[in-house]
Amino acid sequence: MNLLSQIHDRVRTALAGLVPDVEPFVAMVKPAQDAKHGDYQANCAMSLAKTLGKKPRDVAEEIKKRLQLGDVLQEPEIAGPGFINLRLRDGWMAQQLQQMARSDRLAIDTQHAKTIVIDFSSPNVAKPLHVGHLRSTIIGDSLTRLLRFLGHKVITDNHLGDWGKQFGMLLYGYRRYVDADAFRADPVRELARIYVKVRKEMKDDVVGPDPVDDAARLETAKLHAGDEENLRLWKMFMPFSLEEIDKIYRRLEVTFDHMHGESFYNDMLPSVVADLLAKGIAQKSEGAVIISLGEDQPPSIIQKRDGAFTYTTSDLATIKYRMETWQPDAILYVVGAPQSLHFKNFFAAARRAGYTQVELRHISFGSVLGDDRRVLRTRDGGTIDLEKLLDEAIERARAIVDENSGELPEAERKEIAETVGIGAVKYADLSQNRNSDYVFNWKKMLAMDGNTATYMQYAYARNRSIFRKGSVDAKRFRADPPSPILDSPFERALAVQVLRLEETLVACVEDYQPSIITSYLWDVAKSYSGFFQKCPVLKADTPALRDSRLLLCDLTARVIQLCLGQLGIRTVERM
RNA sequence: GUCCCCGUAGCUCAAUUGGAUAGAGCGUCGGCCUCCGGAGCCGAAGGUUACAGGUUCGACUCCUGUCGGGGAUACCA
Repeated sequence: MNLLSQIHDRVRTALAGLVPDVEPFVAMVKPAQDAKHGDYQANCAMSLAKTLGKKPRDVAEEIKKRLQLGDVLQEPEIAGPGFINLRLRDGWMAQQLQQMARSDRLAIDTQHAKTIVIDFSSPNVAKPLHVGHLRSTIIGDSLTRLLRFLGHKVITDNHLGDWGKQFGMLLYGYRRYVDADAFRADPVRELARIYVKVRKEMKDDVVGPDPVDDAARLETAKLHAGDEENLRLWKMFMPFSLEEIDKIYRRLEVTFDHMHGESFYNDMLPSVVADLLAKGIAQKSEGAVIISLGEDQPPSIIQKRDGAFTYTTSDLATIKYRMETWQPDAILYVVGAPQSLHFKNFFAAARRAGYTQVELRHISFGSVLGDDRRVLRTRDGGTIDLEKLLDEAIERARAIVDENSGELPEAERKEIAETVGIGAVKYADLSQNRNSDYVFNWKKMLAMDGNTATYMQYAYARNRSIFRKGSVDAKRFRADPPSPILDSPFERALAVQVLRLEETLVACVEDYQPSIITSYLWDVAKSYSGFFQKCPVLKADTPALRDSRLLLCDLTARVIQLCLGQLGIRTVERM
């Protein structure tokens, strides 16, 4: 049940005929910022007054008169310059809560189903994963879970960087610098060392010839052309790198339907270029093949003068494959903000190449910065090891579990520590507006108080403990929910939050913004905490009140669990 | 050079896309364990939203300019 859209419907009807296009004004109805302004507020009277040439308060009165309240809304109040404050009827809320309780998906509707490809994580093979890779992985995973829950057909594809120039660098470096013992002991670390070493040899920001750069490019071109020795090394490196990456995915509980890396598309590249040349979409220029994007725009290069293909070529081959294989309505690329120009150009090139029906969208996110506020880079060597981060998170959680819940069995404590530790890391990232850069620090990443996964998990566990303590089977509140009593402001405030679940999830997919869910969770938790403090549940005055409050508890727990689930974070019954 | 992003409490970040008195967490200070789990709760202090103009009923949000930071930019992804 989408509360906001229900109210929008009513306002839409009320506004009909006042202006030709009412939608922008309907959209001005939103949740009230402050509870004393009601549950929702309509802010449209002021701007509507402008277009109608009337006084804002008169317009507000007019809207109020036209508004069909039904059994949903109480009599609106007009305040200030012309705000219309809307308040829900308690009886109606109670009915909606019962409906949520009865539904195994909390009465969340499915949306018109679309087929959506999500391209995320996409690490470069042969470089160690670090915190920067976290963002794409967990944002992409979270969006996948949510879109699927809302009824879409989602295909996840990890577009591994397994074929680019970094591999040429590696081939060049491996021949010169490999430490055979180190490679045997820990191939991935050794490859990472080699990568960083070669990267440092290459000149930075210098115009002119660079022998190392040229050599690496040559190795890449040889690989792409099918050179046997390079291919042999490539095949040798790959499993080590994949295993390393996979280890992290298993710990994060992230899975992919496909892992079609760049190498997967290698054979398609020449024909993609030939095809675009034949259609006149691409041209030869200065020995390279380019797609021109306009006068003052640098073109997209799809084949370099040394014959090697670029990531744009690979991206174009990828979109061709995806369109032919899955016919998606949309393709989402969860990739960092520094690549926004690339995607802008690539999308333009793709449209010129004829992919006009599919929605292409760059789900951009900010960079992870170091203490010096500069972007963390593999090439600088100074990166945070992702595995260490996860280990540390779990260790810290373990220490707190042991301290507070030493009586729980070892196996359970271990599982709690993992759930809490991993949850903390994921939540720390997802709770941030994805567009912002953020400064990495251990403390924040591992935080377990404040607006964190741990706090939510704790609220959930405490909630479940009420049912255990009272020997109450929550199933009863799902099969045959009692009518909730919302007399106390704390009960009512909690109820409003619970009812806002669907509109929150919808807002989240509209912006592909997981932090909308985390800030909602925080609101739910705050309301719950007020309720928990002031409204005794098991010791409620009457049996009816006790049942009502148990229902509110159960719904709250389910909302928390469901929301965390959309973020890829699990709950535990005890912690 | 051109383009993009950013500048909000001591620190790290929000602000439902133009709405009512700019909010949280951490940190600091002060309260709360005969009471359903203290990994908790309540309160206090802390702001000229970088700066200067403009747009309008209303601006952290939109426009112009300045300063500061970051990023991208014909051959790495």
